[in-house]
Amino acid sequence: MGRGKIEIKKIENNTNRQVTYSKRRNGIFKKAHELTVLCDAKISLIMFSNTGKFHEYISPSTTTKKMYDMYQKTLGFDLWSSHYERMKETMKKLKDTNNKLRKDIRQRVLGEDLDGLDINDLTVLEQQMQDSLTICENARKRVKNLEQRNGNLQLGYETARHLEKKYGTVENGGDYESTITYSNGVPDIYGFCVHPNNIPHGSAYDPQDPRLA
Amino acid sequence: MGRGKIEIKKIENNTNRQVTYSKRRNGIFKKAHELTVLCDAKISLIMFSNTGKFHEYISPSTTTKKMYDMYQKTLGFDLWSSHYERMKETMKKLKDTNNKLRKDIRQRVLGEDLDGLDINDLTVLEQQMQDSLTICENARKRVKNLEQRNGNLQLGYETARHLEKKYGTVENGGDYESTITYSNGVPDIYGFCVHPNNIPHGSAYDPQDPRLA
DNA sequence: ACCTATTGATAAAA
DNA sequence: TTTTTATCAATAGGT
Repeated sequence: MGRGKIEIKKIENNTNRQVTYSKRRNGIFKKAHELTVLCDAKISLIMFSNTGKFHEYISPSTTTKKMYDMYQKTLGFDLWSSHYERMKETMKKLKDTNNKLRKDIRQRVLGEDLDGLDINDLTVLEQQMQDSLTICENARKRVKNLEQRNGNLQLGYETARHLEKKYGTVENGGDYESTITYSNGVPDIYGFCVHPNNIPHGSAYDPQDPRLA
Repeated sequence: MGRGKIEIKKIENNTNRQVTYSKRRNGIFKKAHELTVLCDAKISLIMFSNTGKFHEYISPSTTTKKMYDMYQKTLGFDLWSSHYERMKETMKKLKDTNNKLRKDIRQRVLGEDLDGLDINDLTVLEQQMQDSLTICENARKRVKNLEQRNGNLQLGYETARHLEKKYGTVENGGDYESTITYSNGVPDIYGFCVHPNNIPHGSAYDPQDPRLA
Protein backbone atom coordinates (compact mmCIF):
# COMPACT_ATOMS: atom_id res chain seq x y z
CA MET A 1 0.00 0.00 0.00
CA GLY A 2 2.23 2.66 -1.29
CA ARG A 3 3.94 3.62 -4.51
CA GLY A 4 4.22 0.04 -5.53
CA LYS A 5 3.60 -3.35 -4.03
CA ILE A 6 6.39 -4.87 -1.99
CA GLU A 7 7.19 -8.47 -1.32
CA ILE A 8 6.89 -9.64 2.25
CA LYS A 9 10.49 -10.60 2.81
CA LYS A 10 13.31 -9.06 4.79
CA ILE A 11 14.22 -5.57 3.60
CA GLU A 12 17.94 -5.74 3.05
CA ASN A 13 18.58 -2.00 2.73
CA ASN A 14 19.32 -0.92 6.27
CA THR A 15 17.89 2.58 6.14
CA ASN A 16 14.84 1.42 4.33
CA ARG A 17 14.21 -1.29 6.87
CA GLN A 18 14.50 1.13 9.73
CA VAL A 19 12.09 3.57 8.11
CA THR A 20 9.59 0.84 7.37
CA TYR A 21 9.92 -0.48 10.90
CA SER A 22 9.16 2.91 12.34
CA LYS A 23 6.18 3.53 10.08
CA ARG A 24 4.61 0.13 10.43
CA ARG A 25 5.24 0.08 14.15
CA ASN A 26 3.17 3.21 14.50
CA GLY A 27 0.60 1.64 12.24
CA ILE A 28 0.27 -1.52 14.26
CA PHE A 29 0.16 0.43 17.52
CA LYS A 30 -2.64 2.52 16.15
CA LYS A 31 -4.48 -0.61 15.03
CA ALA A 32 -4.03 -2.14 18.45
CA HIS A 33 -5.37 0.96 20.10
CA GLU A 34 -8.36 1.11 17.77
CA LEU A 35 -9.17 -2.51 18.39
CA THR A 36 -8.91 -1.91 22.12
CA VAL A 37 -11.42 0.92 21.92
CA LEU A 38 -13.76 -0.37 19.25
CA CYS A 39 -14.16 -3.85 20.67
CA ASP A 40 -13.30 -3.36 24.32
CA ALA A 41 -10.41 -5.78 23.97
CA LYS A 42 -7.27 -6.14 26.03
CA ILE A 43 -4.05 -6.20 24.07
CA SER A 44 -0.43 -6.62 25.01
CA LEU A 45 1.95 -5.96 22.15
CA ILE A 46 5.66 -6.01 22.78
CA MET A 47 8.28 -5.89 20.12
CA PHE A 48 12.00 -5.70 19.59
CA SER A 49 13.52 -4.41 16.39
CA ASN A 50 16.40 -6.31 14.86
CA THR A 51 18.66 -3.74 16.53
CA GLY A 52 17.18 -4.58 19.93
CA LYS A 53 15.06 -1.51 20.34
CA PHE A 54 12.04 -2.14 22.51
CA HIS A 55 8.50 -0.83 22.16
CA GLU A 56 5.20 -1.89 23.56
CA TYR A 57 1.52 -1.19 23.49
CA ILE A 58 -0.69 -2.15 26.36
CA SER A 59 -4.43 -1.54 26.56
CA PRO A 60 -5.23 1.15 29.11
CA SER A 61 -7.61 -1.14 30.96
CA THR A 62 -4.88 -3.60 31.91
CA THR A 63 -1.17 -4.07 32.52
CA THR A 64 1.49 -6.15 30.89
CA LYS A 65 1.82 -8.17 34.04
CA LYS A 66 -1.88 -8.94 34.16
CA MET A 67 -1.90 -9.89 30.51
CA TYR A 68 0.97 -12.26 31.02
CA ASP A 69 -0.74 -13.72 34.05
CA MET A 70 -3.94 -14.23 32.09
CA TYR A 71 -1.92 -15.74 29.30
CA GLN A 72 -0.47 -18.32 31.63
CA LYS A 73 -3.82 -19.13 33.17
CA THR A 74 -5.46 -19.48 29.77
CA LEU A 75 -2.82 -21.83 28.49
CA GLY A 76 -3.13 -23.80 31.70
CA PHE A 77 0.49 -23.92 32.59
CA ASP A 78 2.93 -21.84 34.44
CA LEU A 79 5.82 -20.66 32.36
CA TRP A 80 8.16 -20.62 35.30
CA SER A 81 6.81 -23.62 37.12
CA SER A 82 9.93 -25.68 36.52
CA HIS A 83 12.03 -23.00 38.09
CA TYR A 84 9.53 -22.42 40.83
CA GLU A 85 9.03 -26.09 41.60
CA ARG A 86 12.75 -26.65 41.87
CA MET A 87 12.88 -23.84 44.39
CA LYS A 88 10.05 -25.26 46.41
CA GLU A 89 11.67 -28.69 46.46
CA THR A 90 14.96 -27.30 47.62
CA MET A 91 13.21 -25.35 50.33
CA LYS A 92 11.46 -28.48 51.50
CA LYS A 93 14.76 -30.32 51.63
CA LEU A 94 16.36 -27.52 53.58
CA LYS A 95 13.50 -27.57 56.05
CA ASP A 96 13.76 -31.32 56.41
CA THR A 97 17.48 -31.08 56.96
CA ASN A 98 16.89 -28.44 59.56
CA ASN A 99 14.46 -30.65 61.38
CA LYS A 100 16.84 -33.60 61.29
CA LEU A 101 19.66 -31.49 62.59
CA ARG A 102 17.50 -30.22 65.39
CA LYS A 103 16.50 -33.72 66.26
CA ASP A 104 20.14 -34.72 66.34
CA ILE A 105 20.84 -31.91 68.72
CA ARG A 106 18.00 -32.84 70.99
CA GLN A 107 19.29 -36.39 70.95
CA ARG A 108 22.86 -35.58 71.59
CA VAL A 109 22.72 -32.51 73.76
CA LEU A 110 19.48 -32.77 75.59
CA GLY A 111 19.38 -36.54 75.79
CA GLU A 112 15.95 -36.85 74.27
CA ASP A 113 14.75 -39.12 71.52
CA LEU A 114 17.08 -41.95 72.30
CA ASP A 115 14.39 -44.57 71.99
CA GLY A 116 15.02 -45.26 68.33
CA LEU A 117 18.69 -46.15 68.82
CA ASP A 118 20.08 -49.60 69.44
CA ILE A 119 23.07 -50.57 71.49
CA ASN A 120 25.60 -49.81 68.78
CA ASP A 121 24.25 -46.36 68.11
CA LEU A 122 24.23 -45.60 71.77
CA THR A 123 27.75 -46.83 72.30
CA VAL A 124 29.06 -44.68 69.48
CA LEU A 125 27.08 -41.73 70.74
CA GLU A 126 28.32 -42.14 74.27
CA GLN A 127 31.91 -42.32 73.15
CA GLN A 128 31.50 -39.20 71.02
CA MET A 129 29.98 -37.38 73.92
CA GLN A 130 32.74 -38.43 76.22
CA ASP A 131 35.32 -37.18 73.73
CA SER A 132 33.46 -33.97 73.24
CA LEU A 133 33.15 -33.45 76.95
CA THR A 134 36.88 -33.81 77.36
CA ILE A 135 37.55 -31.34 74.58
CA CYS A 136 35.05 -28.97 76.08
CA GLU A 137 36.58 -29.25 79.56
CA ASN A 138 40.02 -28.52 78.22
CA ALA A 139 38.74 -25.53 76.32
CA ARG A 140 37.01 -24.22 79.41
CA LYS A 141 40.13 -24.54 81.45
CA ARG A 142 42.17 -22.70 78.87
CA VAL A 143 39.67 -19.93 78.57
CA LYS A 144 39.20 -19.69 82.32
CA ASN A 145 42.87 -18.99 82.70
CA LEU A 146 42.83 -16.35 80.06
CA GLU A 147 39.76 -14.60 81.33
CA GLN A 148 40.91 -14.56 84.93
CA ARG A 149 44.19 -13.13 83.86
CA ASN A 150 42.31 -10.31 82.14
CA GLY A 151 39.88 -9.79 84.95
CA ASN A 152 37.08 -10.49 82.53
CA LEU A 153 34.21 -11.52 84.73
CA GLN A 154 31.37 -10.08 82.80
CA LEU A 155 28.44 -11.99 81.35
CA GLY A 156 25.65 -13.54 83.31
CA TYR A 157 23.20 -16.30 82.95
CA GLU A 158 21.67 -15.04 79.70
CA THR A 159 23.66 -17.63 77.85
CA ALA A 160 21.94 -20.55 79.48
CA ARG A 161 18.45 -19.30 78.70
CA HIS A 162 19.51 -18.46 75.19
CA LEU A 163 20.81 -21.95 74.51
CA GLU A 164 17.70 -23.56 75.87
CA LYS A 165 15.41 -21.70 73.51
CA LYS A 166 17.21 -22.68 70.37
CA TYR A 167 16.08 -26.19 69.69
CA GLY A 168 12.40 -26.16 68.98
CA THR A 169 10.90 -27.57 65.82
CA VAL A 170 11.34 -25.60 62.63
CA GLU A 171 8.20 -23.78 61.69
CA ASN A 172 6.95 -23.17 58.19
CA GLY A 173 9.34 -20.61 56.82
CA GLY A 174 7.03 -18.86 54.41
CA ASP A 175 3.86 -19.11 52.43
CA TYR A 176 4.56 -19.67 48.76
CA GLU A 177 1.43 -21.51 47.83
CA SER A 178 -0.73 -18.44 47.64
CA THR A 179 -2.01 -17.22 44.33
CA ILE A 180 0.24 -14.87 42.43
CA THR A 181 -1.19 -11.40 42.32
CA TYR A 182 0.48 -8.20 41.41
CA SER A 183 0.19 -4.78 39.95
CA ASN A 184 3.02 -3.67 37.78
CA GLY A 185 5.02 -0.53 37.76
CA VAL A 186 4.57 0.44 34.17
CA PRO A 187 3.24 3.95 33.82
CA ASP A 188 0.30 4.01 31.47
CA ILE A 189 -1.06 7.42 30.81
CA TYR A 190 -1.79 7.27 27.13
CA GLY A 191 -2.52 3.62 26.80
CA PHE A 192 0.61 3.52 24.74
CA CYS A 193 4.01 3.14 26.23
CA VAL A 194 7.10 3.23 24.14
CA HIS A 195 10.10 2.06 26.10
CA PRO A 196 13.32 2.54 24.23
CA ASN A 197 16.10 0.17 25.03
CA ASN A 198 17.90 1.59 28.05
CA ILE A 199 18.07 5.27 27.27
CA PRO A 200 14.67 6.95 26.98
CA HIS A 201 14.03 9.01 23.89
CA GLY A 202 10.95 10.43 22.24
CA SER A 203 8.57 8.95 19.71
CA ALA A 204 5.62 7.63 21.65
CA TYR A 205 2.40 6.94 19.83
CA ASP A 206 -0.10 9.58 20.80
CA PRO A 207 -3.75 8.83 20.02
CA GLN A 208 -4.32 12.57 19.96
CA ASP A 209 -1.63 13.16 17.39
CA PRO A 210 -3.38 14.68 14.34
CA ARG A 211 -0.77 13.16 12.07
CA LEU A 212 -1.97 9.70 13.03
CA ALA A 213 -5.68 10.47 13.17
CA MET B 1 -11.67 2.14 5.59
CA GLY B 2 -14.84 0.61 4.45
CA ARG B 3 -18.22 1.70 3.30
CA GLY B 4 -18.03 4.73 5.47
CA LYS B 5 -15.71 6.16 8.10
CA ILE B 6 -16.31 5.08 11.70
CA GLU B 7 -15.58 6.79 14.96
CA ILE B 8 -13.02 5.13 17.19
CA LYS B 9 -15.26 4.40 20.14
CA LYS B 10 -16.77 1.23 21.51
CA ILE B 11 -19.10 -0.49 19.05
CA GLU B 12 -22.27 -0.99 21.01
CA ASN B 13 -23.99 -3.40 18.62
CA ASN B 14 -22.86 -6.78 19.84
CA THR B 15 -22.81 -8.61 16.53
CA ASN B 16 -21.11 -5.75 14.83
CA ARG B 17 -18.45 -5.58 17.49
CA GLN B 18 -17.74 -9.27 17.18
CA VAL B 19 -17.42 -9.06 13.41
CA THR B 20 -15.15 -6.08 13.62
CA TYR B 21 -13.06 -7.80 16.27
CA SER B 22 -12.61 -10.83 14.09
CA LYS B 23 -11.68 -8.85 11.01
CA ARG B 24 -9.37 -6.43 12.70
CA ARG B 25 -7.75 -9.16 14.69
CA ASN B 26 -6.79 -10.89 11.49
CA GLY B 27 -5.65 -7.55 10.16
CA ILE B 28 -3.38 -6.81 13.08
CA PHE B 29 -1.99 -10.34 13.07
CA LYS B 30 -1.15 -10.00 9.44
CA LYS B 31 0.53 -6.66 10.11
CA ALA B 32 2.51 -8.17 12.93
CA HIS B 33 3.63 -11.01 10.73
CA GLU B 34 4.61 -8.66 7.92
CA LEU B 35 6.61 -6.48 10.29
CA THR B 36 8.32 -9.56 11.65
CA VAL B 37 9.39 -10.61 8.18
CA LEU B 38 10.08 -7.24 6.59
CA CYS B 39 12.14 -5.85 9.44
CA ASP B 40 13.39 -8.96 11.14
CA ALA B 41 11.61 -7.91 14.33
CA LYS B 42 10.38 -9.98 17.23
CA ILE B 43 6.79 -9.45 18.21
CA SER B 44 4.58 -10.84 20.91
CA LEU B 45 0.94 -9.90 20.57
CA ILE B 46 -1.57 -11.35 22.97
CA MET B 47 -5.15 -10.26 23.21
CA PHE B 48 -8.38 -11.04 24.96
CA SER B 49 -11.71 -10.07 23.49
CA ASN B 50 -14.31 -8.52 25.74
CA THR B 51 -15.84 -11.99 25.96
CA GLY B 52 -12.56 -13.41 27.22
CA LYS B 53 -11.49 -15.16 24.05
CA PHE B 54 -7.75 -15.43 23.76
CA HIS B 55 -5.58 -15.08 20.67
CA GLU B 56 -1.91 -14.47 20.16
CA TYR B 57 0.72 -13.87 17.57
CA ILE B 58 4.33 -14.63 18.24
CA SER B 59 7.18 -14.15 15.82
CA PRO B 60 8.47 -17.51 14.63
CA SER B 61 12.00 -16.67 15.72
CA THR B 62 11.08 -16.42 19.39
CA THR B 63 8.65 -17.52 22.08
CA THR B 64 6.25 -15.65 24.29
CA LYS B 65 8.31 -16.62 27.28
CA LYS B 66 11.49 -15.26 25.79
CA MET B 67 9.73 -12.06 24.84
CA TYR B 68 8.53 -11.45 28.37
CA ASP B 69 11.95 -12.33 29.70
CA MET B 70 13.48 -9.74 27.40
CA TYR B 71 10.76 -7.34 28.41
CA GLN B 72 11.74 -7.70 32.03
CA LYS B 73 15.42 -7.30 31.34
CA THR B 74 14.83 -4.23 29.22
CA LEU B 75 12.65 -2.53 31.76
CA GLY B 76 15.05 -3.51 34.51
CA PHE B 77 12.58 -5.09 36.83
CA ASP B 78 11.20 -8.48 37.43
CA LEU B 79 7.50 -9.04 36.93
CA TRP B 80 7.45 -11.57 39.70
CA SER B 81 10.32 -10.17 41.70
CA SER B 82 8.38 -9.67 44.91
CA HIS B 83 7.37 -13.28 44.95
CA TYR B 84 10.69 -14.56 43.74
CA GLU B 85 12.79 -12.40 46.02
CA ARG B 86 10.80 -13.45 49.04
CA MET B 87 11.52 -17.06 48.16
CA LYS B 88 15.20 -16.44 47.74
CA GLU B 89 15.37 -14.68 51.07
CA THR B 90 13.64 -17.50 52.85
CA MET B 91 15.96 -19.99 51.26
CA LYS B 92 18.92 -18.00 52.39
CA LYS B 93 17.58 -17.97 55.92
CA LEU B 94 17.01 -21.69 55.87
CA LYS B 95 20.52 -22.27 54.65
CA ASP B 96 21.89 -20.01 57.35
CA THR B 97 19.91 -21.84 59.97
CA ASN B 98 21.25 -25.10 58.65
CA ASN B 99 24.78 -23.88 58.88
CA LYS B 100 24.25 -22.62 62.39
CA LEU B 101 22.77 -25.91 63.46
CA ARG B 102 25.63 -27.80 61.92
CA LYS B 103 28.08 -25.55 63.67
CA ASP B 104 26.29 -26.20 66.93
CA ILE B 105 26.61 -29.89 66.36
CA ARG B 106 30.27 -29.67 65.54
CA GLN B 107 30.74 -27.62 68.67
CA ARG B 108 28.78 -29.86 70.94
CA VAL B 109 29.37 -33.30 69.52
CA LEU B 110 32.73 -33.12 67.86
CA GLY B 111 34.23 -30.53 70.11
CA GLU B 112 35.28 -28.20 67.33
CA ASP B 113 34.79 -24.47 66.97
CA LEU B 114 35.02 -23.66 70.64
CA ASP B 115 37.24 -20.66 70.09
CA GLY B 116 34.39 -18.17 69.95
CA LEU B 117 32.97 -19.09 73.33
CA ASP B 118 33.83 -17.48 76.61
CA ILE B 119 34.01 -19.07 80.00
CA ASN B 120 30.29 -18.88 80.68
CA ASP B 121 29.33 -20.46 77.40
CA LEU B 122 31.81 -23.22 77.95
CA THR B 123 30.64 -23.90 81.45
CA VAL B 124 27.05 -24.19 80.33
CA LEU B 125 28.07 -26.35 77.41
CA GLU B 126 30.16 -28.62 79.58
CA GLN B 127 27.38 -29.09 82.06
CA GLN B 128 24.90 -29.89 79.28
CA MET B 129 27.30 -32.40 77.85
CA GLN B 130 27.83 -34.00 81.19
CA ASP B 131 24.08 -34.32 81.67
CA SER B 132 23.62 -35.66 78.18
CA LEU B 133 26.38 -38.16 78.67
CA THR B 134 24.72 -39.46 81.79
CA ILE B 135 21.38 -39.79 80.00
CA CYS B 136 23.08 -41.51 77.14
CA GLU B 137 24.92 -43.91 79.42
CA ASN B 138 21.74 -44.85 81.16
CA ALA B 139 20.00 -45.37 77.85
CA ARG B 140 22.81 -47.58 76.66
CA LYS B 141 22.71 -49.68 79.78
CA ARG B 142 18.96 -50.13 79.45
CA VAL B 143 19.16 -51.06 75.81
CA LYS B 144 22.12 -53.32 76.36
CA ASN B 145 20.13 -55.34 78.81
CA LEU B 146 17.21 -55.59 76.42
CA GLU B 147 19.28 -56.53 73.42
CA GLN B 148 21.29 -59.15 75.24
CA ARG B 149 18.12 -60.64 76.52
CA ASN B 150 16.86 -60.91 72.95
CA GLY B 151 20.14 -62.13 71.54
CA ASN B 152 20.11 -59.20 69.18
CA LEU B 153 23.70 -58.76 68.22
CA GLN B 154 23.33 -57.57 64.70
CA LEU B 155 24.57 -54.29 63.31
CA GLY B 156 28.16 -53.41 62.80
CA TYR B 157 30.27 -50.34 62.67
CA GLU B 158 28.42 -48.73 59.77
CA THR B 159 26.77 -46.44 62.25
CA ALA B 160 29.98 -44.79 63.28
CA ARG B 161 31.04 -43.98 59.76
CA HIS B 162 27.58 -42.74 58.99
CA LEU B 163 27.52 -40.34 61.88
CA GLU B 164 30.91 -38.94 61.02
CA LYS B 165 29.92 -38.02 57.53
CA LYS B 166 26.89 -36.02 58.51
CA TYR B 167 28.32 -32.80 59.76
CA GLY B 168 30.10 -31.10 56.94
CA THR B 169 29.30 -27.58 55.91
CA VAL B 170 26.10 -27.06 53.99
CA GLU B 171 26.80 -26.60 50.33
CA ASN B 172 24.85 -24.32 48.07
CA GLY B 173 21.55 -26.11 47.80
CA GLY B 174 20.66 -24.90 44.36
CA ASP B 175 21.51 -22.28 41.86
CA TYR B 176 18.76 -19.73 41.61
CA GLU B 177 20.82 -16.77 40.62
CA SER B 178 21.32 -17.89 37.08
CA THR B 179 19.49 -16.15 34.31
CA ILE B 180 16.07 -17.46 33.59
CA THR B 181 16.08 -19.27 30.30
CA TYR B 182 13.47 -21.51 28.92
CA SER B 183 11.71 -22.77 25.90
CA ASN B 184 8.02 -22.76 26.22
CA GLY B 185 5.51 -25.37 25.30
CA VAL B 186 3.58 -23.32 22.82
CA PRO B 187 3.47 -24.96 19.44
CA ASP B 188 4.50 -22.53 16.77
CA ILE B 189 4.20 -23.93 13.32
CA TYR B 190 2.69 -21.06 11.46
CA GLY B 191 4.23 -18.24 13.39
CA PHE B 192 0.70 -17.51 14.42
CA CYS B 193 -0.98 -19.26 17.27
CA VAL B 194 -4.59 -18.73 18.06
CA HIS B 195 -5.44 -20.09 21.46
CA PRO B 196 -9.13 -19.95 22.21
CA ASN B 197 -10.06 -19.69 25.81
CA ASN B 198 -10.07 -23.20 27.21
CA ILE B 199 -11.67 -25.21 24.44
CA PRO B 200 -9.70 -25.21 21.22
CA HIS B 201 -11.54 -24.34 18.06
CA GLY B 202 -10.57 -23.24 14.59
CA SER B 203 -9.74 -19.88 13.10
CA ALA B 204 -5.97 -19.52 13.10
CA TYR B 205 -4.30 -16.94 10.96
CA ASP B 206 -2.49 -18.70 8.16
CA PRO B 207 0.10 -16.66 6.27
CA GLN B 208 -0.43 -18.98 3.33
CA ASP B 209 -4.14 -18.31 3.23
CA PRO B 210 -4.80 -16.72 -0.16
CA ARG B 211 -7.77 -14.90 1.30
CA LEU B 212 -5.44 -12.86 3.48
CA ALA B 213 -2.65 -12.39 0.95
C1' DA C 1 9.96 14.49 8.55
C1' DC C 2 6.61 15.36 4.76
C1' DC C 3 4.06 14.05 0.18
C1' DT C 4 0.95 11.38 -2.62
C1' DA C 5 0.23 7.68 -5.88
C1' DT C 6 -0.94 3.21 -4.84
C1' DT C 7 -1.91 -0.76 -2.52
C1' DG C 8 -4.17 -2.60 1.54
C1' DA C 9 -7.75 -2.92 5.08
C1' DT C 10 -12.30 -3.03 6.19
C1' DA C 11 -17.58 -1.38 7.08
C1' DA C 12 -21.71 -2.54 5.52
C1' DA C 13 -24.43 -5.64 3.22
C1' DA C 14 -25.46 -10.17 1.65
C1' DT D 1 -19.00 -16.87 9.75
C1' DT D 2 -17.26 -15.61 5.29
C1' DT D 3 -17.56 -13.04 0.82
C1' DT D 4 -18.19 -9.01 -1.73
C1' DT D 5 -17.10 -4.45 -2.90
C1' DA D 6 -17.23 0.46 -2.31
C1' DT D 7 -14.50 3.38 0.50
C1' DC D 8 -11.30 4.87 3.65
C1' DA D 9 -6.55 4.13 5.59
C1' DA D 10 -1.75 2.86 5.49
C1' DT D 11 2.40 3.32 3.43
C1' DA D 12 6.53 2.85 -0.35
C1' DG D 13 9.25 5.62 -2.65
C1' DG D 14 10.64 10.04 -3.48
C1' DT D 15 11.91 14.92 -1.49
